[in-house]
Amino acid sequence: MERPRRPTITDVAAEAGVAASTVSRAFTHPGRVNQHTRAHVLEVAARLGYAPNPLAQALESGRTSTVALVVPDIANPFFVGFVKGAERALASSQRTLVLADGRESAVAEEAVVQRLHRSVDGFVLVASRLDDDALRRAAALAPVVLVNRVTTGLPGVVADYVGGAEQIVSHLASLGHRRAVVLGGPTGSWSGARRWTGLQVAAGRHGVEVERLGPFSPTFEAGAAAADAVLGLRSAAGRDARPTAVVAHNDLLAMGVLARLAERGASVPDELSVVGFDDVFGAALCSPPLTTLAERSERAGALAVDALLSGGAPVGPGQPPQVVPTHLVVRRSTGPAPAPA
Amino acid sequence: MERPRRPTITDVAAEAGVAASTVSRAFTHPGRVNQHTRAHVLEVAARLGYAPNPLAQALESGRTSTVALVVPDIANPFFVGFVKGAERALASSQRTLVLADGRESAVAEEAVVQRLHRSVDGFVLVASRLDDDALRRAAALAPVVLVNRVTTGLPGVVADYVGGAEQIVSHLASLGHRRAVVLGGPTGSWSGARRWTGLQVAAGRHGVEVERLGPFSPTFEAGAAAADAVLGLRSAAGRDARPTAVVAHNDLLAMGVLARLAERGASVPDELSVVGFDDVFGAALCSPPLTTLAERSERAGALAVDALLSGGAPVGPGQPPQVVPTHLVVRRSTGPAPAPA
DNA sequence: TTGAAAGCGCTAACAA
DNA sequence: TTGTTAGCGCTTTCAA
Repeated sequence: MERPRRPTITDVAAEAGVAASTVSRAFTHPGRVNQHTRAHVLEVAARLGYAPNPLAQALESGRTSTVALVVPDIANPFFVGFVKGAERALASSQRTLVLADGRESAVAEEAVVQRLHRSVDGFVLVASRLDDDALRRAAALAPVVLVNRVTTGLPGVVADYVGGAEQIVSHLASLGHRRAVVLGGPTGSWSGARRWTGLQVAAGRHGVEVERLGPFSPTFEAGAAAADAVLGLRSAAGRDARPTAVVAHNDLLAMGVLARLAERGASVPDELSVVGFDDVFGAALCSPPLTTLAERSERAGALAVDALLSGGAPVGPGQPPQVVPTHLVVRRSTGPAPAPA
Repeated sequence: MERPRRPTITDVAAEAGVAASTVSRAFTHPGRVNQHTRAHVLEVAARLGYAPNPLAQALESGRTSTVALVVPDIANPFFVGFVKGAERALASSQRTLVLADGRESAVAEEAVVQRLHRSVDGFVLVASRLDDDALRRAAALAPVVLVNRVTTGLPGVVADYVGGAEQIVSHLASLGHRRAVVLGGPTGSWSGARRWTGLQVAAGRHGVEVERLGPFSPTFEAGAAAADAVLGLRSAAGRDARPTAVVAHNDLLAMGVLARLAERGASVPDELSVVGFDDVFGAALCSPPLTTLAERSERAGALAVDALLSGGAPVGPGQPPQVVPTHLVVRRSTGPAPAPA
């Protein structure tokens, strides 16, 4: 509990009989110091328990060796992969992760950027809720790398939702599905828009009809309403016009749908196939286990950090985002389309 | 991208025609400045887009308005509650959360503390892997608050595992279970030890026999081996000596057990009841949904941060940790004990 | 109530 | 190769 004053560079200098600048150099520019002096300085420093004060270093250099990661909701399991990947990438270069929660809100997210921009070397904004103008304002304050969001002029890392949508639709088509319902995510969700257009394109290519319901909140709870909407649609449609597959905006919603369908006695996948996005923890454990599009979120987090730190690389207006592949994990929530009988 | 030099306190002072110290006071000691001067200074500051540099403030004061939270594994869903709660508590007082991953390793965790202690106002160590000596070394570097770990002399916040174990055993006993297997967590896990002793005490009180297997890694994957061990025990035991309930060290392990039991055709809860600890995301979604002891982890995270910040409150050697209540969430993985026939 | 000056701990010219 | 000097941006004595 008793915390004595930490030794400073001056203490070490005095004790070692050299100038403070020499001590500084011994630590940060080993080449520019005599081998002997350096060894002696380090020995004295070790004996005194000295270590450079990162705050003072940061004040001088302007660099903090710290990166802020902002996610819409820390508690959402979908985002933990990004956090993990970013932390790994940072820790491996002795840097520090500041984690902030954007509260699913543009206002909160912008406040976070305002508050932190002097204390960090840059931001990784995951699934940012900010509009293009706000993103530009943020980027004027500190370097920004986007994840699963694109705006011209800012570097980014995105999952390949287009390729992923193709995998989903092709999987469903090969099982004989001809009509699918897409449960849309929140309006304004960039990834939601990408997923939807990807699905439309793929559906066109495979001769599958898709209809979109929603928007739905991307939560387990919203699944009940979504499932009811799907069942309503089915009973309103003629026998042979019934959708046989559901593609949900994300896994949480899909799992909520599964739960509700079970409650209402609709069997999955016999009557209805269900697909999600994200492959979150839990997707393999629900009943039936969920077929879903997996995204390499740890890798995306690490790539974003790398992009931020290698900031030298000029990111012109034309720089395309890095694309991280996705892959479909087929589990038991999808099966052959039921005969129209 | 172009980032012009940010205005400093000197710029504002010059522009406002006052001394730098007056600007400083206008921001940090509103009382000690003439109303008029203050208004004028703030107006100029706003016009110039000035905001105090937190790094410089920190260098001066030694306080960083930053707290580090160290968890054994960021990707483990069990820990996200603590992170969320801590972030909330910090953001509400304009402070910053640094998140670090202890890699389930004492060495890595101590390295993290070494690396960060100059840059933060203190540490919240969740389920720390450090031994008592290492904890004391850490506390000598910076204020430390423990979560779900206790050592004399350090403040802490712990879940009420003793009361929780009582709830679990009483629930099982009331369902007629007389023999239970406890699947132990990693050796050296403080919470594991608490859970086990709590279960033993409660078992004694309720006339339930408990046997411990393990240690098992607290992961889904380890569930297979654990389930096999339980089944082996059952077939070795005489008809009336068979355990009818399993209490797993945590939910991940319990879910792994459920998956393996299903694979091997053992029905839950008809043949065997299964209970977990933590109520992680996914526990409600697995099949059957898991009965588990829920812990208010967000609250624990917030309390730990509060304890750290209210550091004034002297924490003598005798200070007991704050206890956060737990509650049993009964789902469908537990049911009446099968008749011994 | 305000200003001048010193200093937080460190780094980076500039000389020597 | 090393020491001296002057800051980084801010806060805080100490006087006025």
